[in-house]
Amino acid sequence: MTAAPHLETLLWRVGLKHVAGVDEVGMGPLAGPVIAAAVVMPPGSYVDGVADSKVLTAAARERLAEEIHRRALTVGIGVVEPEEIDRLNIYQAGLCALRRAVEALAVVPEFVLVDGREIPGLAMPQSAYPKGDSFVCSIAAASIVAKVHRDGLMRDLDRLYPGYGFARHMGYSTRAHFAAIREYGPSPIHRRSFAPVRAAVRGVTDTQLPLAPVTGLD
DNA sequence: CATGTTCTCGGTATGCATTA
DNA sequence: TAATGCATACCGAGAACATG
Repeated sequence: MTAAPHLETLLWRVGLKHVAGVDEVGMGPLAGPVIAAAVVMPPGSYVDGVADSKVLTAAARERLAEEIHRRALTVGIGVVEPEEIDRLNIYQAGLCALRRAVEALAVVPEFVLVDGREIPGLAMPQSAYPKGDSFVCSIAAASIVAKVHRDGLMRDLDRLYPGYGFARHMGYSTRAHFAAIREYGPSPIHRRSFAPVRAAVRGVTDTQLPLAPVTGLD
């Protein structure tokens, strides 16, 4: 990765001292929270090896997350719980998590670099970059911190709600996960607004899923 | 044999163009 | 005008295969 002219370098060069990179994880799974992280690095500081969390192995992510935490000026975490996801919808929940991560920072950043789309209602200027986690260092760092944080949380939730395999699939849709939902029903951390979870509640198999979204169940 | 890479699969929301 | 299709955006696991 590492884009040639670092965006952060340009911002630091014009005198900004607190530039935050923000990214969220956990949009896709059927269970568990959406987690966002915001990272503010000291001007001029880059962590070697930081890249899009998706292209890193779990071991590399753990190591890098530790180093990012050690070297960052401040790190903020934003959490949106499953019941909020059901209430807001997953798209708004992602934005909400991003906003909370920025608000959780120990300093108010002068500029925010965000993955994907802009965060409505943010107090400071921002730029959004689709696929930003693969070429903006601060966003990549945030993606690593968020991913490691969520994986740890899902392992904890696996102990709280054993049998679903959360520690393995992190709440994502796998055959084993579908089978567990059908067998045990949804747990308190399942997103009941998501189609496969609704289907399990209604007692139908995933081959009988309705073609159109079912409404009026919340 | 352990690790890394690629491909296919799974989830939902938005916005715009097209169609009935 | 309202409904629909499609490309865009985001998230990731798991299997198969390649490599050292």
